[in-house]
Amino acid sequence: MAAEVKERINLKEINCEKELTLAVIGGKWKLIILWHLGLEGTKRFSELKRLIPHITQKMLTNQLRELEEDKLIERKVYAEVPPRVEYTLTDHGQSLMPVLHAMYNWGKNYGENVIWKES
Amino acid sequence: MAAEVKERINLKEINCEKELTLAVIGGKWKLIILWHLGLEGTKRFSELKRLIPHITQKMLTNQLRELEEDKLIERKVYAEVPPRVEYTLTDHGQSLMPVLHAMYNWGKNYGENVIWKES
DNA sequence: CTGAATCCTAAGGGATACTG
DNA sequence: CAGTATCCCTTAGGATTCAG
Repeated sequence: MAAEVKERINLKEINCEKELTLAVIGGKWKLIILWHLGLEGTKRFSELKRLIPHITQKMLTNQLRELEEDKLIERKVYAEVPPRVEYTLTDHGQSLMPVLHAMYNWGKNYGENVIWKES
Repeated sequence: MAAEVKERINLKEINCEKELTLAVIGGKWKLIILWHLGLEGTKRFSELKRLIPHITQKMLTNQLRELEEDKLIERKVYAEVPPRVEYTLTDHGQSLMPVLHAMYNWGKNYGENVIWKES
């Protein structure tokens, strides 16, 4: 997606830096993936699959690929049988964690005070 | 969307607070709208339209409605002719600004160091 | 000026089956 | 184990027209 992101910027579909951020974390499952890798460290494919029960293999692969293209995670393949593949946050991915925490905290407060509040 | 957000939580489509945050700011034009209202204060419909050249009237209306349902902005209609409608951030909307700034700063750095960097 | 109502398309995402 | 490959469907979002 990184290449696509660049293209989307050129196409003026992404106009400011906030939207750039949104573009790389905006996928349906990216936040949870980044969250697990950020808080618990390196994970392999099957571990992520287990940690995120509702995700399909296709989408897990898809989201991991995009995160990799965007340089937020690194993919490491071990030449073993059966195959082992591990995913780790890059430094860029790590630098996203404070943003995710900010989103977490805001969402928590918003949920308590708006969503679950009787009007 | 607020009602819908609640529904989506019940449907387990939103599982954590980060995703809740993403859900309310995730629309195509919401970040820019919130940004303008946050930095420049109250705006009327036509002003926002002018500030966001590429948005269509339909989408501007649509995104404003959703932000309003989610209690991030307030809509004030003046009984005049021609009509005047003003939009302002609520306290909840204001409380999002630090998050948006975090996204802005991360995106700026990411853009400089990843997107526009020759590999 | 601030909308609402239609129509339409592209893309994101789900289900399922197959593979080295 | 860690993926592809297909098929399908919903929905976000764009273009356009009409209206109070």
